Amino acid sequence: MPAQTLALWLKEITQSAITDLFNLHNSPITIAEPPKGFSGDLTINLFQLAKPAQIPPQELGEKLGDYLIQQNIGIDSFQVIKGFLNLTFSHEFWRNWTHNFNPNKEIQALHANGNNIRVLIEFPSPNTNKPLHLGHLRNIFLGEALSRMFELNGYSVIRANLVNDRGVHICKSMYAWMKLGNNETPYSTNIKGDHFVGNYYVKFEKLYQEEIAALIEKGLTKEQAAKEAPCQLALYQMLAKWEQGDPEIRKVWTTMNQWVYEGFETTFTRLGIHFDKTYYESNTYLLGKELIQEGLMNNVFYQRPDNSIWVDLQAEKLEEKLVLRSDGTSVYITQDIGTARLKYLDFKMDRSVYVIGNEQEHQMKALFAILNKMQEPYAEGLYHLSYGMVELPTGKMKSREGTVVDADDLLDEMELIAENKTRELGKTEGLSEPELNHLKKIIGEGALRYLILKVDPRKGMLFDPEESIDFKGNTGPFLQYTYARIFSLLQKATINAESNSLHQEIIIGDAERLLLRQLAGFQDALKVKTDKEYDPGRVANYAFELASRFGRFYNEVPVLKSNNTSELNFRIQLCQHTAQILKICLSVLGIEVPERM
RNA sequence: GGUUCCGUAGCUCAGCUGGAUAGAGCAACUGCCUUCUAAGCAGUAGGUCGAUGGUUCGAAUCCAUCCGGAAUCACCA
Repeated sequence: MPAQTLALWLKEITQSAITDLFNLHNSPITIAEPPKGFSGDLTINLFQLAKPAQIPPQELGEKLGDYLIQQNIGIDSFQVIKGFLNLTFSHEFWRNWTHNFNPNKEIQALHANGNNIRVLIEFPSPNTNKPLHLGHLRNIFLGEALSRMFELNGYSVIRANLVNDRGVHICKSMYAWMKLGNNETPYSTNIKGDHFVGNYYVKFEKLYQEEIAALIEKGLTKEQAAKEAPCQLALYQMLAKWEQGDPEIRKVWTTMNQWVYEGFETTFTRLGIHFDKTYYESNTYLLGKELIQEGLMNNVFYQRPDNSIWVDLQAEKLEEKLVLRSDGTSVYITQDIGTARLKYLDFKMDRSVYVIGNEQEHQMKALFAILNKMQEPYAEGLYHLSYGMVELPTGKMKSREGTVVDADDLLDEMELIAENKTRELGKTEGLSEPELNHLKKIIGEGALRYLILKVDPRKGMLFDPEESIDFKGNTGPFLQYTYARIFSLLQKATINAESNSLHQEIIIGDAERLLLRQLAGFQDALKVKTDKEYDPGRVANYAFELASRFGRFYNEVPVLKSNNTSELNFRIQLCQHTAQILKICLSVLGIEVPERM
């Protein structure tokens, strides 16, 4: 059998059969696995063929079935039911298939897809005023999984982080620290840098609210108070000083951002992610301004009497949009334009993916439209991977109200739960301290990654911190556990591959067939379909189905008990394939696999 | 108000380029560890796929309208 997926192979054969039988070309052929309760390994939909062939489905199915059997390609028997042709492969076919199946070759085939196309993936692009939270974790997990999917498909991936390191929000932390900090540092207080700075951000908000309350007390309206609060006024002075390059302010800015980066780095390292490049908006906004001038000369933008610069996106069904303020300072999109160009100068990427929450969908559309208008060479490859917000049972996470789930805390908690669970189940015996630490890390993190990645990125998702995360059922740990069981089994197996005898007959049962069909779908599940949504959830679903089917097989078929060498080898190979594929799928999701748990 | 996205079991979610009897997991109930790791397996129960029309051999899936929810529409970041 050629090195392609089973379904594709059958599709080609079916096409030539139809051409032979009915002289029809380019027929719509749908190959699928029959639903539960129906016979056959693969099924061909006859309705869509019946019309062009002008033959009733039943008759067409009989003819096609007969033809396929005569081809001697391993189809044993067929059945025509309700407009479907169900084909069953012979025991020998599956045995040979298993013998020849090689996950490494499948990966090679996948790898040929990308042809070294360069794709730059931007994530998670945090602000430097507060630590990472659950929302960032969704972003990071998605970005990393996507990167790995692309890599598996032979793309050349550039991971880029874009740090929002300037602006009012940063000044808030700075102001609070300068006023209330007493020269404390993360080192003197032993607080992780990003948390340390985040605390001052919260302190600013508190101070601000107090000042507003005081002013309202004095008779100001809420709006007036919000504008005239002393800390608010000071904030804008500080921002102006920053823009002017005031040495003192710049020094505080550099110092505090550095603390944050150290904190971020700790979390990134813990999550095993690295970036090929980190961009800072404080560096890119200047290029953005230049590009606005460039676009103004090329009539991409236009200037209003007050000197502000705009772009008309009405032809793109968007609105007129400001790209540079009347005072000449940049807005958010100015920086984005600069960053986009900079990425291209640095990496000449063919595709550029932005992993950003759906709250910025409109912004992204506008940005892409502008870059198109500017005729940027990479404009066609722009893609916004928009993901839904993570909500708590109490509603949206709000940093000001302290209702965020902190990333570091959550990871700690997951590890703790994993450790307790492991002890409870008595699986710690013989594990050294470092081994246990590693195990709890990969299980805890695996549970969280899987929980988040299995849902469609577009959808908002609910996270209930009270309800401790499941470790059974459709979860990361279940997949890890499946791998560990296979690993353990394979260690006990004495491989008789040397004396591999293909001459002995073997019988392949239902549990094995189900597993085989799922294995055969590997390439399709891992293939990046560029015209579709990028969704690591597909990989998660595939892997879960594989593990489920293995579960049944494992329970029903005593692998090592077989005294028929051919059968034993066949079963061991099934186990090997399953383990290897599980490992690959999980690694795409960023989940490590344990050898025992 | 305009635009976009979402409404599937009590809960969390798959399925959506139209195809057979709409699937998992959790929670509930029943079995299975003298047998390769029970973080497992098998089974029971649970549904007007938000509503109504339309397209057709066939609709959870496509189209229209409505209902419900979310996001967004700043010289904020």
